[in-house]
Amino acid sequence: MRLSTRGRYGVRAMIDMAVHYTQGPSLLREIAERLQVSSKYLDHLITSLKTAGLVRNIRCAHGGYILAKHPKDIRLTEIIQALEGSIAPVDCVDDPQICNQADVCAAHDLWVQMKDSICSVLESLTLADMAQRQKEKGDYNPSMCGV
Amino acid sequence: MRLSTRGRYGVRAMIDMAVHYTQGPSLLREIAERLQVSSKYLDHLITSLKTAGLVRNIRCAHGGYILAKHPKDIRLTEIIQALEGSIAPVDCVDDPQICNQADVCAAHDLWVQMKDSICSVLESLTLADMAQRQKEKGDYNPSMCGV
DNA sequence: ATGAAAACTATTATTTTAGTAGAATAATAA
DNA sequence: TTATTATTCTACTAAAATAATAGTTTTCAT
Repeated sequence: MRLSTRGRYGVRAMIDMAVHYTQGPSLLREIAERLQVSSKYLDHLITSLKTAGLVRNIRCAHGGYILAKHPKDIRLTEIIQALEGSIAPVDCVDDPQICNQADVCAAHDLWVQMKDSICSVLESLTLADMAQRQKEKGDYNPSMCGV
Repeated sequence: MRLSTRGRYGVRAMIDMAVHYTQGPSLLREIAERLQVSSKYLDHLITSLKTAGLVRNIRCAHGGYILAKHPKDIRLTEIIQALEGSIAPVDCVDDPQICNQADVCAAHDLWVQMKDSICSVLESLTLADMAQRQKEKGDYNPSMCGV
């Protein structure tokens, strides 16, 4: 049940963009620098976020990335979904037809419960909440973050 | 956030043993057969379950495996933990010291919330609950299960 | 026009996952 | 006691996913 670096870096990047939302777009390079992450790798992740309509870009000299919507209108569910594909721990949750025993399988119910519990957390939080939390916590220095 | 086959097969095996609890030990081969899973692979998983003290074995002709405790005394948390190592989506949840910014990181709080929500589901369920669910659902034919 | 940035495409090393194979060991029952 | 049948242990491996890197192409504000 681990989140891959896609999910981790991606969420951190989105929080970073939410924190800097009022200051206009950030260069990919700047975001990667603040996160202490390879900008070439973040390039891939931000493409997924763009495809999902969560970030906008300005593609030219002095361009960069900015959230496509106000932080309060972006829920964590959308972010994780864009990056990891699905929140379900097992495929049969999203698509019960792949297993013709799903309706008589006790384990299936458990997988559904697990997904629902995670979803309810992610659905209850917006990027605005995350940005505020981050600001309350004060001087976060991401360049010293090891994860 | 996918559960690997370790978690999936292992939980299904434990439910299977809970359903057959009153009938005494089952052969590894029988469990694997009912789950439609490689018995050689299940061998590895059941070793983890044994190490965690969740199953007992009888090692001889007509031996087999049986739950080490009554199904009502085994929570799903223990099973997933034995099989997957940890329930935390990110390492810094279980061990905040690996990241010296964990206490000022908004993402960290999110990872904690995610873990807690899954844990509360798994902690609220016992194998007895799962076995009963399975019995209520009726004639489950695991040999037709594709997941 | 041009320069700085995003965007795209391809490749790769590493790690994890999911399994297989076979020999060693244990305990019961004949 | 010995044969039988099962678990247990150790080693190996193929395939997939992960986590990047590299280089080229496209875009557009200035």
